[in-house]
Amino acid sequence: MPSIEALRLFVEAAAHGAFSEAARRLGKSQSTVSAAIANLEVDLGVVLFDRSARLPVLTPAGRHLLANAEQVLAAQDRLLRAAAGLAAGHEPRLSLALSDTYQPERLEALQSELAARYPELALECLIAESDDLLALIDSGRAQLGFVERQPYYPPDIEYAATAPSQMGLYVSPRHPLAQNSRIEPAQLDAHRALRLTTVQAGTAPRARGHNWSAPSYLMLMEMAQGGFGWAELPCWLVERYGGNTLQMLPLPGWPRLLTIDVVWSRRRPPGPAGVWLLERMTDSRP
Amino acid sequence: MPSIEALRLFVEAAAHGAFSEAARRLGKSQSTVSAAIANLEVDLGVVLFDRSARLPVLTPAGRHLLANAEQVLAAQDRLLRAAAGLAAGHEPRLSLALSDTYQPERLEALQSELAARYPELALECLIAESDDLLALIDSGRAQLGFVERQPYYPPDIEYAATAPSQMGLYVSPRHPLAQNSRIEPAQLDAHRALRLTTVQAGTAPRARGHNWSAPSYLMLMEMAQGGFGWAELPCWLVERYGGNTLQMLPLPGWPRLLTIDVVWSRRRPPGPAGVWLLERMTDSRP
DNA sequence: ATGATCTATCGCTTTTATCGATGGTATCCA
DNA sequence: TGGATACCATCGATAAAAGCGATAGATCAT
Repeated sequence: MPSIEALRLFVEAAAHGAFSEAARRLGKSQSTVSAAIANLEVDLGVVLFDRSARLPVLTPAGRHLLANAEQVLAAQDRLLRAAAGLAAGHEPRLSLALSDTYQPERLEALQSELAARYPELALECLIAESDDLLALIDSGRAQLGFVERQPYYPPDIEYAATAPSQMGLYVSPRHPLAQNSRIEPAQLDAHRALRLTTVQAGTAPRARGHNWSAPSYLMLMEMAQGGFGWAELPCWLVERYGGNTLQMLPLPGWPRLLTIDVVWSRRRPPGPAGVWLLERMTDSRP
Repeated sequence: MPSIEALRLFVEAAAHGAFSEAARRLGKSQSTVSAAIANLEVDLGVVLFDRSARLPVLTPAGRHLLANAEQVLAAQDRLLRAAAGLAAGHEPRLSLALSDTYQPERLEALQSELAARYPELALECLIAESDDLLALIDSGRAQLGFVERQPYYPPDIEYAATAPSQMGLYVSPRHPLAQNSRIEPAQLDAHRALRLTTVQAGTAPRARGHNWSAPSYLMLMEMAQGGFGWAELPCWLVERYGGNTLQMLPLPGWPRLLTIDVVWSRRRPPGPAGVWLLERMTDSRP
């Protein structure tokens, strides 16, 4: 059962080619290194160094086991760093709940800096809309959420505005509405609407006529591409993934800017990494 | 600096949800486990278990660090297994030198069993022909080689026959020889031959006329596909990678069977894994 | 030859790992 | 409501080992 310290001495000695040098670098006495490596060789049943020369030189077997020892040390370093982060109050994982309305560009720009600042953080992205998303936040399943501004927030949910997202009304070019060069709002009611729904019970979709609905904007967009009706969609989503198969309706007042809120739970506030991300998302908006 | 044993106790306790159970399984006393985990928590600065209930239950931080601890133990297990293998005389790596004449099917069939039998073995495949390959074996760079039978082997090279490989004479369909329904050997001399060459000096290519040559059958095949001459190629290579761009010449006595030898050095004999593979390659031939 | 710089080894001290015993507490069953 | 049975934390005591300094032998450069 080789000890971690013995492995560290082994790696250091192999790296510098001398036991004394390893002892100096690790703040131990030379005899300690000599004895520790001798013990390690007994434990492993393998001669690691050829000591016939003035300086010890790794045997082929030692060279092979050196790679294994370095892996052990690397794993232990990760453990220690993760523990140090947790001890400093860092959350072990940060779960984000994203609405399709949120364009991911700004988040992606921050991810590399987030990874550098919290190297042991596990980042998770969930997709949900409105009520589903708030439920994720409220239950603690996710710590931060990005949604279009809701008409009502539960008392435990805190929110702050972030960069807005542009929304447009889209139909397939084959759709009857696609021909008109100008459309009045009343005309929309004559055609099928494609709306967001949520799996969350309680909030009945305010249906007028028989709308079609889907739980994500991506599915709504595919329905619109199928020509089944008109849908309000994030412009960035259509531009990025819609190809040229959708057409924006020229209604007065459209496309409109939709306020995107970042939301979190007051009872289960996000940890340092979440707060850091939160500040970055709300502070400077382009 | 957490010790390996403490990590093992931690993982075992977390896996079974009880310190006593971990103590029983690892043959330690209950107090040892209790103290070791308490020390570990101090070392890491993180509370791993919530002890308010009857049985200790992992904290979120503990659950996160558990994954790290398991990685450390896994790395240490690999180290110990590798050391045990080396102590048993296993070679740390096995390098094979393969000729293009050798069809890799039989070798591939044995690789999974080899990996199961020697899990810590690093396997390496080199490509070389005739003299180059023998040089790899003789220098110790590779331990086993598979070549067409050579007219002469150096004294330190041992060899044994293995499954033969079928060789054919091929040309591009655009080549003049491709039209004939029967060819006499003398006709070949009238056209350019594509032959193997080696980077090894000393053995001058027995050139008659100005042959073209390349150091691998794969390059020879591509030359033949270009219509630059005729080449003797392994049938399996043409069938597998040649597409339909090559045509076999109908010479009497062709295609012929080429004896494939497995060769190794007498001065640097292969280790147990190499010997095991050697026996499997020579014993039962289909 | 000489000084410098290695490594191996030998006592000695200090640390720590481990054990058994003890006490407190929760769970289950009669 | 007890009693039995688990479980965990804590406390000395002891044995193991980790570490250090000193020393001796070996090698290299000057």
